[in-house]
Amino acid sequence: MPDTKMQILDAAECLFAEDGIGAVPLRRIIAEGRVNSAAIHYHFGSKEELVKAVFKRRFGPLNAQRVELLDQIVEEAGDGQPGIEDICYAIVAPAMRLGQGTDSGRLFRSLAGRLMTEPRYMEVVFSELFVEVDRRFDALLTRALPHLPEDVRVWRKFMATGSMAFVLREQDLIAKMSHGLCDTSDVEVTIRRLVRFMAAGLSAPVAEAAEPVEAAAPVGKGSR
Amino acid sequence: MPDTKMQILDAAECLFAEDGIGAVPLRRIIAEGRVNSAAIHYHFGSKEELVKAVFKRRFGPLNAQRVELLDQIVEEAGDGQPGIEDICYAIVAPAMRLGQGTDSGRLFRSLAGRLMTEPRYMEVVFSELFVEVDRRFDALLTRALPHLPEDVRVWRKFMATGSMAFVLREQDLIAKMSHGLCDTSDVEVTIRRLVRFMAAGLSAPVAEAAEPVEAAAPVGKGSR
DNA sequence: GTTCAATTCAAGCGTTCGCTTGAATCACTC
DNA sequence: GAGTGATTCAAGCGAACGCTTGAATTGAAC
Repeated sequence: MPDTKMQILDAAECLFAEDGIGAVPLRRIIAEGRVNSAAIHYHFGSKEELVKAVFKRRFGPLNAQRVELLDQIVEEAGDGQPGIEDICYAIVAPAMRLGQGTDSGRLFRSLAGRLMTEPRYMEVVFSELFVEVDRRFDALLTRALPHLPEDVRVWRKFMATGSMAFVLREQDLIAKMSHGLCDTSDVEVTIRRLVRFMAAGLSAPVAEAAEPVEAAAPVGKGSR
Repeated sequence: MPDTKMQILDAAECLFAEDGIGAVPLRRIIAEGRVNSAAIHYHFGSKEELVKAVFKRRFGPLNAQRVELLDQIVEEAGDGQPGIEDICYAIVAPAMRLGQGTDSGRLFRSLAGRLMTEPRYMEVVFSELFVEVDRRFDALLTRALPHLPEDVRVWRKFMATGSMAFVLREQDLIAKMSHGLCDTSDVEVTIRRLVRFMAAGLSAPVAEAAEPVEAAAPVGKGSR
């Protein structure tokens, strides 16, 4: 029965999302998944490989869906430019909708956000799972924002990624710290909010060294 | 000699920033700081309390500086509104400039970003160290963006926080994954980039349920 | 019904974890 | 310089860690 592997992956995914990868010992996965310690090492080899497997199982289909959406956007735009919000939407929506409504989905969204802020694992799976999405995302952004210097565009991509990762991961914290004001249960509204924010940040006017940027040193004492 | 405490804090800060809090055993702090295991428990009581002490040592002065800058902005604006970029600047700049140029500073910026994505510790120190900054930040935003519904404003605050946390923490990842294109060593430029992004996201036009938002469902297949 | 590879099991290996202990050492007062 | 509280020391406790082992169990092929 090959569902021992799935039991392990499900249990690991759930626990990793809740408490963080480093904070979950194999013994908890063993208890949660009702499997034997040896089964984990038999199927995955080590905890490290298990972690990668957890990410790959979800990010494979997720990123395939993103690529599909991005291609669809290009097609629908015809000769015109896809809008920045549409581009962001293709990146954000599949992730936010993962396992929508289910508990495991909510947990994995949190895990997804976690990956983006775990350089150790991000670098490992990036080339395998994210390179294609990033390539298309970057190409569409370049066409949509041709006036942006390359480094500014890449910087902003990272910043947008950061805000998305935060929203994906910290839904519980957001609900709690806003005292319920921010309703994290309405996925579609959250997507719209996030897309709006990211698109505005990405397409902000460029103000480089030439003109005296208002934010350069607006107040006195400053740094050093 | 009270610098045993400082040796412990320095070592812990450095290691936490590099590898994450959960991944650093006390024994590494002991080795790095050349202190005895008992000294840590004598001065701090437990690893948990040590972690809080590490954060408090830096976020106390940092957030005091932010409050000072925010007050200064209000004063300089006189009867007018402080600009959103100025407000963001007061939040971003002190954090980005922490220990500018020094290695320990670079490490702590990474640790600072880490705190914002560690709900477990964030909740513990928030009420003590962040409440005042958040109160003023929120008040200024409310005045600067009076058309924003409260929940939208709070949502965007979280998103802006996420992008800031990402940039603070993942400087190494950003430099590496952009193949050197993003120069993370120029702090002032990074501040300007981040402020521009956050301010644009915060002040994006509101498009609520009334009008058919372009990003609502721009492409076919969609969610479930 | 026997065979055999794939899988699961109970048990425990060696290591490292956070933390404690009781004796030494330090800084200081009188 | 004896006395005293604060601090540091070497040593090690019990528990939990990731992982391994060799025997038992399963399931498909013949």
